[in-house]
Amino acid sequence: MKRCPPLGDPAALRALQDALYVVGGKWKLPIVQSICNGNHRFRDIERSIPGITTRMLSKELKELEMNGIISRTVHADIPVTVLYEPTDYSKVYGPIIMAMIEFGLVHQQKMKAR
Amino acid sequence: MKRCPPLGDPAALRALQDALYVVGGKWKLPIVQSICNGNHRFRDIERSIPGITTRMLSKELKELEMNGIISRTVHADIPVTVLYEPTDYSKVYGPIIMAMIEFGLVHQQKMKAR
DNA sequence: CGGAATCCGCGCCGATACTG
DNA sequence: CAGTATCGGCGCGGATTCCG
Repeated sequence: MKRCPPLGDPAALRALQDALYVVGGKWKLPIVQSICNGNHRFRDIERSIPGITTRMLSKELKELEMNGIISRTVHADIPVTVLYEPTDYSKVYGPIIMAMIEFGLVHQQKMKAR
Repeated sequence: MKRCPPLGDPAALRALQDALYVVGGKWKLPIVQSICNGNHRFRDIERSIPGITTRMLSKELKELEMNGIISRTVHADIPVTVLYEPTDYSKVYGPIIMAMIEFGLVHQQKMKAR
């Protein structure tokens, strides 16, 4: 039998599923990317992600905030402005992002070669 | 502004989404785990994953095979036996799995601490 | 500007039955 | 044993409208 990923531990599997939940879905990554790229306002983020609706953006931002990935601060100007920013915590995100990009690129090559 | 994940490149984002697709969903990881843990027959895998249906298992196995993560070999015995095994390629999977487990564990702690 | 509310279609996925 | 076929619910998410 070939070498295989270290998924023996049930706790590891749960951690994995959790990570998948936090990072998964259609819009989470594009949103994080957008914010990290300098878009901090709702409208800016919205316009930077083709196809997303306000409903989805609102919902996903809420989840990302609850998971501590981004922060939301309201400035009581008129009209109100709201700033979304990556938290320090979002850094622990880095390795997984890198690993997934790595995997994705390798996988694209692998698939193209057939 | 805080440090943030390196998601600037659109190609990187696409790779990321691809990876998410290959690894994502409710059953993919449990299935890979089961196979890596020594279950190689359809029934064995099925019984090792509480709640999964034959329909889902069949569908997911097909996708995993198409993506080169596992191999399927038919032995023309009576009755027919089919062996599912992790491929060498599934190794490139390793880092992402580790990174996600790491993230998941950290995240669990982070969430618990509130 | 920054959302919330509502409506609704489509596809994921579960349950069940059947086949080689 | 190793699946396929069919039906159906229900929830994800898109489109649109409205609000402070």
